[in-house]
Amino acid sequence: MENSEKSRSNFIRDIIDKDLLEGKNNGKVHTRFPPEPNGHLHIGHAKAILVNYTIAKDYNGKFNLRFDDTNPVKEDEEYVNAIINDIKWLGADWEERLFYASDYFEQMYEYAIQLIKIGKAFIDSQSAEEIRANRGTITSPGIDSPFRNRSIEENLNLFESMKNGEFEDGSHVLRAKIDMTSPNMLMRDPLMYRIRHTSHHRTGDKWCIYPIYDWAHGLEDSIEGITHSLCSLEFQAHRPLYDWFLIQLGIHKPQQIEFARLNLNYTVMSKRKLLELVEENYVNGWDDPRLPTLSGLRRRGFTPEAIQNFIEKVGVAKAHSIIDYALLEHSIREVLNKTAPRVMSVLNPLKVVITNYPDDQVEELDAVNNPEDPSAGTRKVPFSKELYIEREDFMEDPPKKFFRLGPGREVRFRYAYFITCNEVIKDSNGEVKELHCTYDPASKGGKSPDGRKVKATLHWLSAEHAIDAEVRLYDRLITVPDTNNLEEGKTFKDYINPDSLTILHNCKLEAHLAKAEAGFRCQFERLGYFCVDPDSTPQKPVFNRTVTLRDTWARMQKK
RNA sequence: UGGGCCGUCGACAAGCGGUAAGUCACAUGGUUUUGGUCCAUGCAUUCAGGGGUUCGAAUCCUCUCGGCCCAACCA
Repeated sequence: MENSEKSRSNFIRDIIDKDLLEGKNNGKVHTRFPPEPNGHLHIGHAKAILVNYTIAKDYNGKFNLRFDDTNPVKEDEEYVNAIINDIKWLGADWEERLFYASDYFEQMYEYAIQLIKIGKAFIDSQSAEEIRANRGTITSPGIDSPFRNRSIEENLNLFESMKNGEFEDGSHVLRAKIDMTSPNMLMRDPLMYRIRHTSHHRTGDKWCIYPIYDWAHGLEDSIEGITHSLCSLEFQAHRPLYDWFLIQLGIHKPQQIEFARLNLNYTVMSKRKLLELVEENYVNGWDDPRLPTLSGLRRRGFTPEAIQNFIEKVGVAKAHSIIDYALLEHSIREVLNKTAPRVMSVLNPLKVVITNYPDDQVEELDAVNNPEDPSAGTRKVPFSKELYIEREDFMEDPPKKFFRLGPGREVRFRYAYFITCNEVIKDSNGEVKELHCTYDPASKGGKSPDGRKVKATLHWLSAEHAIDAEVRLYDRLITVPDTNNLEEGKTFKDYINPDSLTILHNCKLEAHLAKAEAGFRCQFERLGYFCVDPDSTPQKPVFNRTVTLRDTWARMQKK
């Protein structure tokens, strides 16, 4: 990340620049990412993480990771570990500052007592239904709770009893005393604590009252000395309340700034939809390479750098937006083009016999490992009489723009020879079974000593030297750009792409790839970028296609 | 509908009163032993729309239109 181009200006940086100029926060910048451990992280979270992290880093500030674990009924340790793992991989560094909201439960409780003592909070004993009914609506004011004027003494006693487990779930709540007629619904005596006789993944059964987001979040930020609390747009309406609590308490008040969350087209990003895909087995787990989860993208072959660059390109603003998936693809191609070693691999093999090549001869030919990186060197690739080429690289009756192999045509076999197709052998079904070709010995290495040109260069593999592999091809998960905007009566599940996963079983690879370990990334020349899946073994290699190469031929065919 | 926020190229997004950056996508041409990469060129006379202020407006004022968020004891 150190070498990434300097960050773009955005409205948050403008605010911070101004704050620094005015000497606010003693010139410090301190941000945080506060996930609730109730699900897995996806590319949208990567934006929140990276916006907070890179701003802290660029201003020589600090970045905290804090689990907002205030609701034990939804949270689990399993998620904590997965989230930590994903953020580490992404490259955001919280150093030693890993916190939990539950670490502050005692302090939050004390603050609540303080608020009761200044008459700004009370115990409400209405039912949830009554509270809802009395909150009013968006256009009509709410009405005060009948319990709103309990004495401070009574509130204090009740609150302590709540804490001590003397009441059942739902029988009482602690509420802030603000204004039931506020046009901002969140200011109509918001709830601060509810009773939940549920054990918490960290505090066990120590507590049976748990703080609610609006009460807890500002306190968490304040306690940690956060200066800029960067969050998504839907919290805009919460900001007055965030401020109100901290002002009443007279404690450090971070500045909450909201920005638009990331949306990607042709996929789903909501917790609910992702969960449905996983639980109903539309995909194979949270790390399915088709999912936009961080674990899925990782398994798909994305690098942290690619995601960082992607987020940087996306920018930070307040307008709702849906980013084109092509930008994500561009981001990973950009990284892999520079770094991925090239290799020849045949996904859909077609046998080629070089009829004028000596029967038992094998030549070791030099192949460049990465044309973008001379230091990657070269390797030897065996060439022999029987080869495989890609089925798609031959057409018996080629259209005008098809440059590849056809009857009577000459092409270059990369790093090898000029090859001419003389005969097409078919099976009883009329299916092309193999090609009989001749080679030009003078063109060794793929050079053209007489200046003769060919229009195509194909990849190939020596039949006896190649190894078998399984290759998994991925396509977009959803066939429509935006699942939040569907035809009447349809759900996103009606638009799941049935061809989002294609498993190829008879693929051929260069032999040295048997040793590649899970996570190894390379380019299959002319096909795309691929990586070794965790399912892979030396006996049965499994590769995932991360992304295809840009393919102008495929685009022409579509027209 | 009360309140809050937002509307600049197909998708993002700079711009902060001095005459529309950049990226992706797309198109065309060049280079090329990957139909990849790379290079070059093109792609908003106009900023949701109207009115106003100004020598000058995407930027300021105003009205209209459109979108999103808020009525969980979720975060």
